[in-house]
Amino acid sequence: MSRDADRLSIGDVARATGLGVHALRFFEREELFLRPIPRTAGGQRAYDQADVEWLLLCNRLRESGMPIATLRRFAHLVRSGPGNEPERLALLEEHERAVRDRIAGLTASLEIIHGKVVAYRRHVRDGTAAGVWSPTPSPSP
Amino acid sequence: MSRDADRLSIGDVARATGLGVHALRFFEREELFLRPIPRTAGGQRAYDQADVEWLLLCNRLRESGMPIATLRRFAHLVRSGPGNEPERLALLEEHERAVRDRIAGLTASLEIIHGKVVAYRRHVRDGTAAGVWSPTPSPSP
DNA sequence: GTAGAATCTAGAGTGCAATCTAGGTCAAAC
DNA sequence: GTTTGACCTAGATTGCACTCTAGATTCTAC
Repeated sequence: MSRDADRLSIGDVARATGLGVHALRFFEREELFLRPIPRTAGGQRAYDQADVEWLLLCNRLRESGMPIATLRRFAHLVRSGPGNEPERLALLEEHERAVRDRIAGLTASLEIIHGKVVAYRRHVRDGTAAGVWSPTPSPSP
Repeated sequence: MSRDADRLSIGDVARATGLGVHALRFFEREELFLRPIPRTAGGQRAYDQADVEWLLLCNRLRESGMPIATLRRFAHLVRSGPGNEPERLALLEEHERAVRDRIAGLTASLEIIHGKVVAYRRHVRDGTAAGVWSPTPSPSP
């Protein structure tokens, strides 16, 4: 038997996805893969390219704030085959909404922070104190 | 001595800021306030409006991802009075950069997620399967 | 065939940011 | 004056998502 060239070790997948080997084992325990990861005769995990692609999407979902529990629900839906596409769609739409809300919240905070930055720049440049916090009695950071 | 009408209890501040009373005590232990919060004769915390305003800014900074440790550094700078405005500015500029990066990352993820949503909508509407994950052999979520 | 790197399992530990518990003390309304 | 609700401290616990440990096994290169 020849070593299957499409067979990826856990280290290969770690390099390809940026996840650590510990995280990959953790993902498997948490049932986040789309299939049971097969093993070599010696018991080592044998991934393939589709696993990597799924993990890259998982990275996007995780980075954008999807909790592990939701990711697991999505993985389970995909695992259980065709027929539940409306549920998958609902889950993704919900997440898209969450991400848009998060961006809106960050944008609102950003405006406030940028206002402070502008006030401090002015203060540092020419000594006015509007909008920056002085010690007592009434701080205004 | 008459009860100072400007004196706010921990419960008042909790209501005004959305933070819990536990969180407010935690913030104090972590030295996130701009001053030592004074106490009544009986030992209860007596906040004022400036504390509330500071906490509202803290909320913005925390919501936008600033870690407690950084918030503490900022609070310490403000507490130590005038003279370190360039440092405060640098800290805020750094955070502004971090927030912009976070928004950019989320926006990139959002595009991918939205692409999946569009693919699933099409699939659910008229049965094509491009871009959605089928069970085997090569999933494409 | 053997040295060294990579992998295995089960379970413990980490870091952050709260949040809660227990056992009291204080204060406002009746 | 007493009940009731808010508040106090110190420390334990929670939840999430990893991350690491220990000790054994497997794989690769020489």
